[in-house]
Amino acid sequence: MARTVAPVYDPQLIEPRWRAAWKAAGLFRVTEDRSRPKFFHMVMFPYPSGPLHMGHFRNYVFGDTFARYKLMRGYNVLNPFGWDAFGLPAENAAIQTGIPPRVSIEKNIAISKHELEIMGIGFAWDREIATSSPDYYRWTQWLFLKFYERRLAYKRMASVNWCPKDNTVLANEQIVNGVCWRCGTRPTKKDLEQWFFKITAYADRLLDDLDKLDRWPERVRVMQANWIGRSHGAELAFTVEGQEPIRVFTTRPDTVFGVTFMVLAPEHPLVARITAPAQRHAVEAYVERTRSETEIERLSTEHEKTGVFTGAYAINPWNGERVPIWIADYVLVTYATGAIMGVPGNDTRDLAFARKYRLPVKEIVSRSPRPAGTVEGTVLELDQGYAVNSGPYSGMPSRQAFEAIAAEAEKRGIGVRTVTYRLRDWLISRQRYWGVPIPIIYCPDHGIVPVPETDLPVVLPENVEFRSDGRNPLLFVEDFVNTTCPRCGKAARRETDTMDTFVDSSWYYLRYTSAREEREPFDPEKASFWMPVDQYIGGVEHAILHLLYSRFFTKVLHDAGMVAVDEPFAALFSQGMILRHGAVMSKSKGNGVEPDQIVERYGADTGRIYELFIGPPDQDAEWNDRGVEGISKFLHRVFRIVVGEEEGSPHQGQPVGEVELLRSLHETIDKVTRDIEAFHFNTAISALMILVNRMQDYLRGGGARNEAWATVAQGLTRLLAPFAPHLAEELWERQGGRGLLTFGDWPSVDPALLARSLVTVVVQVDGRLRDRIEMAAGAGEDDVRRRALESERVKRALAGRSVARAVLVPDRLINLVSA
RNA sequence: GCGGCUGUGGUGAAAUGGUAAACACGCUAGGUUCAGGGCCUAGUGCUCGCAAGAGCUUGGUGGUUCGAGUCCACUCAGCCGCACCA
Repeated sequence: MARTVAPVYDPQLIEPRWRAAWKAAGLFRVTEDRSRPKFFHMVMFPYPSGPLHMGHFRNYVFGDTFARYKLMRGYNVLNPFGWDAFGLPAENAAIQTGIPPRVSIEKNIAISKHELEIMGIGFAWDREIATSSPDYYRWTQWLFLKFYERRLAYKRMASVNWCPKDNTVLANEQIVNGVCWRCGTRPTKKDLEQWFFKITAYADRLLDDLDKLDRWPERVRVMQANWIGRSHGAELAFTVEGQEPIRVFTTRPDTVFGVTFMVLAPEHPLVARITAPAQRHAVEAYVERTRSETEIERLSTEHEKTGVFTGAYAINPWNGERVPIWIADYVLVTYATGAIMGVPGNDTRDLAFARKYRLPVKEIVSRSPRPAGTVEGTVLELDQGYAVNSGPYSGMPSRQAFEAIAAEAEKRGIGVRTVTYRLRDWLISRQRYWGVPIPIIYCPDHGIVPVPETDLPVVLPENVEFRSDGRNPLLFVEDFVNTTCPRCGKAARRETDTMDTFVDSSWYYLRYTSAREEREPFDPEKASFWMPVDQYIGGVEHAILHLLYSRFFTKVLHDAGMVAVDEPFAALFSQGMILRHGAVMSKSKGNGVEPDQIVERYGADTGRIYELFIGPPDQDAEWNDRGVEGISKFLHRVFRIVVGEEEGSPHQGQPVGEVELLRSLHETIDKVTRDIEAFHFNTAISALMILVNRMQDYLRGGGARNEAWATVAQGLTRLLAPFAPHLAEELWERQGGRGLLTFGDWPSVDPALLARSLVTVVVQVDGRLRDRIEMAAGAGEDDVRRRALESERVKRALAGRSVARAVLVPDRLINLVSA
């Protein structure tokens, strides 16, 4: 390409040229090169929804900057990308427009890819994946079969949230404010046979291993821990006349003497059997009513507790008391045993229920070993109180009573210590078309039969008719549904549900390690070479779902001997969102800024640096068009100063000589390096601005463009490379640099050049700043103190008092404490 | 209710327990073969003062310390997550 000599910084001219150069050089193309340390770097892959906006780009800019930096540090960087290409939006678009999902997805991918390219975001494109490609989803199906073999995939009847308008199940997270997130319809409950992954079998490990993830944001770990929700307690049995006992779960067995009623979930199997004839009508009506409510509604705090007495009584084996059995919708059949013991004396929910239905309240926990005589409604935690009115356990600290009662229950065979989780099994069936077909066949003789591995992939038929009623088009594809049993060859029916798209994204990082592998989902050797992901970057909206599912997958595959690691992501960074006009940037709100606009007007480098400088990377930031202008000016200034337009014009600041200039460079190298490692991109940019200001001061003070200058200019250029890669390459070439800077070395700090001979020491009197003095570096306390006391300002502040003692921070500060 | 995060100039923000407000935006004044824009210079937390200077200042109240935006306790406000999970 012809060399262009631009008198001014012209991004339009220089940027395409360098992108072509990187492409030719194979930026981020890697192999399992053992001569360099590996670094597996990933940004979360997106759903290809069409044009991206600068809000999306923050993620990619951080990632690209970090990956380029690691490359310059000499790492063998695996930096792949792909597309989470299955999902409902493409299917809905197909229903409305008739454009097949594959067509719209491919178009969107092309658009997004172009935008990434013009922003200079580099990836290992030779490893690009799309979850909707048969090359990929056949292995998603294969993994499903592995889970099935290991009894981690199973089918059962489940009461699910069903959107009657869209004709599909909704995951709990897809119900927003009690209605379907898509169409606003109130979902109903429906009993359906659904496929689940048994994530609960891994609950303990998923929770305990969070401790290993010391390079994850605290908030994400906390959210996952809450989601798993492990509770230690006991299951206790209460006898019912003429029936099997009711088993309840409680985290507070020490409060068992305070039971004044029992509550069963309305769906509890015992309800029908124990209900007294007189209450049957009321109970049945109540059960019917709760069935029409969603779990979300039932669990809402504002929802007033309601319930109905069954007419039956249970006996509390601990004190022989006879207590009424109620049913109430605040007890969930899906959690623990679906039944509770009502202890209004130390539980706010039970207290509210007891007050509403005038049930007795007993004090059984007190702040002191003696009863206070009142129950005020504050719950005392296990290590805050003492058991009272509790028979032989009275007076014990609650924790001790917990242990004693649990032990006694086990001895008497009326209870057992146990652990319960809030986490439930992962419902992966979706009554949707645009997803991975679940590789299962239903045979009239053999029931559920997995598709043999050799028959994979079960290809998703693409010539289908989309129905306006939203029913899964697969149901009507005869060729697909009608098949034969792999065991007996008889006519059989294929599963038409597809998998939740979170299954697709639960293993894509492994696929990246050998993206073109044809015999297995990934090459175990390559996977063990690259795993774990050393740095993962993505939005906090995936704090639970995707990140928890991926951890689960990794553990399962670890147990199956397929991967060495049991945690996929060693370090996680969750970036803040970009807002504009006070709202998250989005196409629907019309407040998006598109990369094309930025690239055309200012160049990609300006857009990149602006997104880095806008604020702390982990916090949300407001987009400001003026701020973009500011960055553009900065880059123009960098260009002029390095390329040689800028000359000195006099100013009043401190003169900057060669020594100061070189020191500034090394201070900047030090600062920028530490800032990138810590993901403090905003301060890294400000450090670069400071260096450029110093360079300007040097020239204005008459400094020559000599060898020292060239060293600093080249140093600046290298430091700029991860942030503004196009400009850096251009400057590098104009300075006579060899090869591509992107593949060059990151500069290192020379501690000798950081040293100062003269330092400014701050003088405080009684902790208040009074003066600053110039001292030789390394001056001792006596010298500094003597010089400080010579200061008129210091004398005035002391006002004749003597100095009782002095605190010296070498080369920085002395504090004179007056008598 | 539980948990997490955040409170600093007009704005975005910076600050290993050691000069609060770096860097930038904005603004003011001036310069520029100066329409505008750009570029350059000086200034810009608040109060008093012509100035020199003095005092005040990191949501609030206390505490630890020679010294606190930073650590501790309590408290207020905002944001986020979970939320009748027994």
